[in-house]
Amino acid sequence: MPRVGRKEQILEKASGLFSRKGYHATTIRDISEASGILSGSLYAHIQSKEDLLFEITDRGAEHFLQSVRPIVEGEGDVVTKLRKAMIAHVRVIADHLEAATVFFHEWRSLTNERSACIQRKRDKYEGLWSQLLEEGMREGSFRSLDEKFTRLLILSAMNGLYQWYQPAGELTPEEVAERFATILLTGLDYREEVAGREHSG
Amino acid sequence: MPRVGRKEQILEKASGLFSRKGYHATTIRDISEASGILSGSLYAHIQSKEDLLFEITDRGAEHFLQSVRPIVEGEGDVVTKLRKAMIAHVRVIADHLEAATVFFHEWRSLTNERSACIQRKRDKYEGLWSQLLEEGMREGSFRSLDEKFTRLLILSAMNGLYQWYQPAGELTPEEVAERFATILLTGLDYREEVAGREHSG
DNA sequence: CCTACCGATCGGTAGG
DNA sequence: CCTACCGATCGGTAGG
Repeated sequence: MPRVGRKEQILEKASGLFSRKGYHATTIRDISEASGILSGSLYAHIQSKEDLLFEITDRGAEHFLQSVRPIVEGEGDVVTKLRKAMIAHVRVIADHLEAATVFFHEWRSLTNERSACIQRKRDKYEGLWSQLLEEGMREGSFRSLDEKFTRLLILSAMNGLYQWYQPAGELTPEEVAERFATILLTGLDYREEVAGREHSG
Repeated sequence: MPRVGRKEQILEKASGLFSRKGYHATTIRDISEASGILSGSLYAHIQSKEDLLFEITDRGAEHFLQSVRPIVEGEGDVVTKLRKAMIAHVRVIADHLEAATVFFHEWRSLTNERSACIQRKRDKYEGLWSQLLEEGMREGSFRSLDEKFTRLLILSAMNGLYQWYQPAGELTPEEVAERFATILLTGLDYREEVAGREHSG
């Protein structure tokens, strides 16, 4: 009889293993052992190994979408929205570090419809950032740059976080996002204070 | 009798397969089939599957080191050196896209001494960028920011390239690096022309 | 959730 | 570089 919460526990263990060893290097026996059951018993809870990967990846995609969409589609000046979106993005990574690692590193191992589903959500998510950047460039708050290029640079810079962020370290997600914003926005932001920005050196 | 250049061909094929499918999802039979020989015959050329991964990864590390080191340790003003280093880094990725993908995505699958060897070279490479950034911050050419944070942001932003760069596309490595520099340096560079930088919008 | 198991495939080897 | 093969392990299943 499946224990209540067992599925969540299995997903937790699988996230940890997939993030550390990679999806293909992790065996069903690794996951079942970490979950305290035998490998055959795992299939009382899941349908396949790829199901686990999909569920972890899909939750990651949903986290990003649901955190950033309300900010992009909400009211407020575009610079503040960009800062908030960056904080939200960094927070998703920092708060779900293992799942984020799997999301960024292992989603290519998904096949067929599952792969396509995640790809659609990734495209949707990138679209939110496009919208934000285009809005800012159109109204003159951001310098007019290649939107696609700028978006890829920002997302790449933030996504790198999963490779070095240490939750036990001294920086909170907000502090990390603030530093990102300081470096990146000062390059983006072309409003009046640019000429007079502080020099801390 | 091993054919001349066969080893290089095998490395080429393995790079392509590892970059598309991942190291663990690629089988010895995949590689041998792509190389036009049978799986047993592969071992006339290599000692193990992991040897292939190591050789691809190690060459990648050497490419980065040998391209960027002379720039960092050479003469010239630090802003120009940063631009040159960025161009060199982007060029390594763009010119060896499959190997770069393996280098960034699969090096964690290496074990023991091989893993440690690559880790040392990665540390050495990061050290070059630290040196460059610290030099620029010390002499006042760059804004005084958290060096480690700035370095990780820059490298993450550039390394994201392997996920979206299309050699058949319209941008040359130099153009890509220039755009990176435009966005990132304007955030870093705090010299006189900052206040009067051009606005292309 | 366990016992017992399966067909397939894996990386790699011996001998030529 | 091929033929023929091996022990180990893989994801997954049947029956309880």
